[in-house]
Amino acid sequence: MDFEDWDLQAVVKSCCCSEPLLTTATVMRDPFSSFPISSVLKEYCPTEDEDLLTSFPDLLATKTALHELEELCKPFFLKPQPPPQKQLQQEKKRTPSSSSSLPVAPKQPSRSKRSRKSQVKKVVCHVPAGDNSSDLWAWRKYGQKPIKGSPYPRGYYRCSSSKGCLARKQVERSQTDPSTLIITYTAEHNHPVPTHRNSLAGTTRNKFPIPPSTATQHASTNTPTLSPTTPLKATVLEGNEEDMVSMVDEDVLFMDFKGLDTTVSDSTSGFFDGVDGLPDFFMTPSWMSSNNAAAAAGGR
DNA sequence: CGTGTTTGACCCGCGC
DNA sequence: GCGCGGGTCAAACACG
Repeated sequence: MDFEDWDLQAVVKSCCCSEPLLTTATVMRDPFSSFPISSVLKEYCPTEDEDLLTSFPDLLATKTALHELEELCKPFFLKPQPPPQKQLQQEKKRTPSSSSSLPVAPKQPSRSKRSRKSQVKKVVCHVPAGDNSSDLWAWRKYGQKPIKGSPYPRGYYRCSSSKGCLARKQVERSQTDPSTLIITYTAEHNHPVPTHRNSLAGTTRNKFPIPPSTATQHASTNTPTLSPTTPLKATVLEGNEEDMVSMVDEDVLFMDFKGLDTTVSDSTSGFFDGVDGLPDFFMTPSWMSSNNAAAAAGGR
């Protein structure tokens, strides 16, 4: 079924490729039974695949590794219909009654994920900071927090394609390797990949102008630099965390695409730059920024 | 006007 | 029980 492949592609794409313009054929292909990751990489990175693939012969040579990755992803991305269970659970959590013991607050509590904080399945990707990657979804940043022990803040994004979508991702710079970004995907999208963006407004707010050389590249998508979105392809996406939980042994699916960064030298634009608002605080330790320093000091 | 980012405040899980 | 720290909310503001 076609809806089984969207997420892996999204993840793979967001983790290793730039400005991908998927073809319907690619989309409709079964990622686990009929497509080799190498081919996907080629399609996703039409202009870089050569270098990318040649730079990482292991990716091609080590077919078993790819299969392992696929196997790891398989259970995670198999997405049956999302049972209303979780939604009900969340709705329930959002109701005042659920927090009767809590003092009355102006805000309606909606900490739906916390109750299962430790149980939430995640996919962790290591990607090069300069990667011009982009993924299929429109992400909206809803928060940023300085992380204790890390000089770099963590950005929080949620899918903006659909109001009810629970998909989220966290982006932070690796402490050990500042040139690498650690992206953690949480939950899943409960809607098809958007074929277009509702609006371009607010999508170009980038403190770092796009160099002409890359501007054209961005022009190929509707997402200049910020939200990692791409236009896209029509895929059916359905799934839920519960099923993932039941099918995945590990709590975290770890994907490391650091090596792929050798194919990308231009780090002045792209998904991780704009999207994560990164150029600024992700490239510069929070303690070097008065703003972040204050935030770190002021705390949460 | 719609959508995005920024950012301070708030909530809650977890360790002590 | 308490405090810390991570995650989220939402108002304010920016941009096309």
